[in-house]
Amino acid sequence: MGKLTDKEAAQIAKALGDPNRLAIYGQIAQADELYCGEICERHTISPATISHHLKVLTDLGLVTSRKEGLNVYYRSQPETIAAYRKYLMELGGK
Amino acid sequence: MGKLTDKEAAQIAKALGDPNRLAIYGQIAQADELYCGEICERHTISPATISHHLKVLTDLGLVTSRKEGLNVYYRSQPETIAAYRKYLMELGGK
DNA sequence: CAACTAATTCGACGCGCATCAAAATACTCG
DNA sequence: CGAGTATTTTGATGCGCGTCGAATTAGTTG
Repeated sequence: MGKLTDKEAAQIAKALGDPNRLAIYGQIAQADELYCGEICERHTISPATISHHLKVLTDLGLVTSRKEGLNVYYRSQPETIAAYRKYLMELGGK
Repeated sequence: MGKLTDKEAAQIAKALGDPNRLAIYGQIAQADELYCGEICERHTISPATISHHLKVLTDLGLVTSRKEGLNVYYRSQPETIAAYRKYLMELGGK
């Protein structure tokens, strides 16, 4: 996975711009793996909304999912956020 | 300027989540300094909208402004984006 | 198959935000 | 001061998005 386009970088930024979605991503990134129910327990927002946020993160490649029985486990994809950090670094000099 | 709070990080992310605002920031960051008129020339959107975006970036500490005559010059504030990159790094492990 | 649970999708709602035109402010120069 | 230019502010508009409840799908277990 190479460099991000401007559009992709903006999409990722927007995804991380919602406080709840940022928190969800952070929790997944710190745990090795979390399933949907665990995430729901940590938030007051509805499962429907959490599922929607997870879809956004998944579509952007920030997390991946695997299904095991009834549960769907989510894991962060560090390369994507690393690419985003790199984009920011090259954006602003330093 | 120390660590960013979750809220601040989300606000910065949201600010960089708009393609036009991201482009404006990138242009300011790469040039040492740009004034509003120069930025306007590079975009099709109206000066009013650009001024609004510049205010957002300024309020978040991503850029600073100095007035000289009729022109208002904008410069990027690298510490802020660096703090944001650091936040992302600590967020996701790596 | 029927009952149950986990997760997602659907439909709808309300608010926030990007956008612009127009008015206002700030500054320069005769 | 008056005309002209740069920038910001104001007011209004339309769309996008976060949110939820309800319906749906997927999977497990009797």
